[in-house]
Amino acid sequence: MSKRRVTISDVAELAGVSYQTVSRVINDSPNVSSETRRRVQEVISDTGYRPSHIARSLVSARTATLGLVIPDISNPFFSALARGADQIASENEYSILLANTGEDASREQSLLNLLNERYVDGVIVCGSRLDDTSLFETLSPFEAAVLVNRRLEEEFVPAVVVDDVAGGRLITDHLLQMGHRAIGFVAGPRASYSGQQRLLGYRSSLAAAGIEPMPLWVQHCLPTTDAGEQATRQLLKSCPEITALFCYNDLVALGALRYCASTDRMVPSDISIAGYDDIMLANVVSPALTTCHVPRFEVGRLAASMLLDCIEKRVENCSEILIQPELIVRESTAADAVIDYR
Amino acid sequence: MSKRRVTISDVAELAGVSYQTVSRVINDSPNVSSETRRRVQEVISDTGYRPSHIARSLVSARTATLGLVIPDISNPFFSALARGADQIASENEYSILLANTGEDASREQSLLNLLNERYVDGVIVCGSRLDDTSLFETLSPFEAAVLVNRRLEEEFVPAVVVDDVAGGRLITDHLLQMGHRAIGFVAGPRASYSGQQRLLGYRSSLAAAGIEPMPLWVQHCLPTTDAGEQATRQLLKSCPEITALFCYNDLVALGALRYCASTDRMVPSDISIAGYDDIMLANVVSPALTTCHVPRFEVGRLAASMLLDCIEKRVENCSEILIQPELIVRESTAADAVIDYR
DNA sequence: AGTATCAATGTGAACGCTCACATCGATACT
DNA sequence: AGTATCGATGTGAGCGTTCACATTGATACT
Repeated sequence: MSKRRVTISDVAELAGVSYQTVSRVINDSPNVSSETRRRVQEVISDTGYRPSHIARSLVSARTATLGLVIPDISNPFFSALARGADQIASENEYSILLANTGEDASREQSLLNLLNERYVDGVIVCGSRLDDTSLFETLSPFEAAVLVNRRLEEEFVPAVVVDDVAGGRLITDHLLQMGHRAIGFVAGPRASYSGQQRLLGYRSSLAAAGIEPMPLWVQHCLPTTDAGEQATRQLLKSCPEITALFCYNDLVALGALRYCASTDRMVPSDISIAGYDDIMLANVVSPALTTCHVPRFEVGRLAASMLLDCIEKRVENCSEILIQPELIVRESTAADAVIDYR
Repeated sequence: MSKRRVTISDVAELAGVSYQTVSRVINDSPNVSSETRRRVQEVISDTGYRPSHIARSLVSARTATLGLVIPDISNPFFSALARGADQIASENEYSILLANTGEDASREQSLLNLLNERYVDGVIVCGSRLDDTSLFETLSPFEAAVLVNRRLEEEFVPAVVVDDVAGGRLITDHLLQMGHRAIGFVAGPRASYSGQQRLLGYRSSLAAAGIEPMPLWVQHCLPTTDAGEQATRQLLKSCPEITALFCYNDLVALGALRYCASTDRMVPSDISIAGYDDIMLANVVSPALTTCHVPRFEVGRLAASMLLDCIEKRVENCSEILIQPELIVRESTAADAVIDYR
């Protein structure tokens, strides 16, 4: 479409000043006579000149860009998070470079390296599937980084973390309270830190109730509806004693719901199902899903502001924010149908 | 975290060669002795050197970056589209810079200008809310651009467009066939091209059925569930004769469903409701939504490949792709409850 | 009147690369 | 033996900015 780009020198020449003066006008520094400023601005708007972000980045060593690394933008959890992050970013005149890992650890690593080559000023890494060592190493060349739903044990990296141990307990306690004893866990990706935390919460609640959880009750899968459906099938085939299912997230829970529908199990009367995240779908599906509400938009906002704080050194204490999820009881675990064994 | 970045000259010095040779190794050009190559590569991995994308862009005038301009990434329609675009982009070693307009035309314009300053190699603009002239002008400085669900009448810009006139007819014809005569349209944003097209389809179907649509039957709103709920309230208050509702998209339809539930109207027996897009939610809500299926993931993929074709001049005929949506009939417009007037 | 001060402007270098071209030694050809 | 050819490497310039500093002319102070 376009021919050649207008550069700062072109503008300078047309306005009859040095390029430095033009630069001053652009960055509206003081010490430019109003007459000159007017003239330069006129030339700028006449020519449609736009300063090159690239050249500017090269000298300033700042790109005003944040990397956002997530498993999958089409997952409602992450798209809401992305929206929150983008909001804070653009309020601060930063842009966001998107990186979908597709749940693949090596891809995550190479995307991070790419973001590094692109000199992003910082990265937000959500639900990293890398092991601690690789993650820390891959992160170390960055100016700044914030993790979401992931913690590094050895080294410290600022993070926004949902308290998934608490969340796992919330759900499991609720199911126990409803009278269930054999509770399965459709656990999501094995490498998911959140998943591991929820598993901890699940186990701790069961232990507190004096129940020894069978290893077979835990079934890992990708965090999608289809995978959830498959995993539920396997789980219920191998453990027919199960009367309640705690699902990694709402998408997986939807898969569980589907499987139950396809096998004429009634939810919640034959089996109770709980999800996690409280995406819009959870409140709309039938039966409505009991779930753990996670303020994902807010998580995105927090992660981005934290990152900006680190980058602009506004604050020293880039620490860790722990977010408490909230139990939302809906139809999929309703009381009426359950026999109270206690 | 990091200290100083390693540059190409650092590597050159350590390897005892000129920076040009290092450059050759990086871009694996031929004519480098294997011994030198080995030595340089060793220094590279020792120092953790990464070439600066920025510097490279400055000289090559290519950023390997695409801009993606969308109203709202948290809308499932656009997040799926983004995923599709990202997939194609990263297969071709491009990255995606995200730009959420929040349905605001002036913001859209400034985001496009920003992307221009950032020298993206091309932009995908989805559901632009700018008027034809502004849009064309704002787009003209770009190397390449692809529109999604938007067409420019005067000038030609490559585009991927869902045939929303056909879609609008599909839905409206279906509702007519179900016996409805007073069909409201919850029309989405006034500036939405898709909305206008669906409106055309709606009108044309009504006209073909010999029905003069009341202007009051059309109610605009933002494409969200909350806005859809409000708009439905207004619409049904002012036009109590309405027995069926065609909604701009599934989110709006969900709002309509909510409003009906809150006023004890039964769907579909009291009123039928149809959505658009066929997001996952549509098939899961109760009653399940009749809707128009749009392959949004595929739309994203197509838009990105088209854009890459333009950028890399692989093909001259960057034209327009028209995608046919598909009617999906579900419970929300079920037949049983409707009196057949014909 | 002489100089200190300051606003307005200009100049050279640098940011980290790639491009076009130059150089060099070695092999191969007549 | 003299030169054409070619692979391997080096050199200078430039991409479009900003930074640090230099220069200029005018105003204000003693």
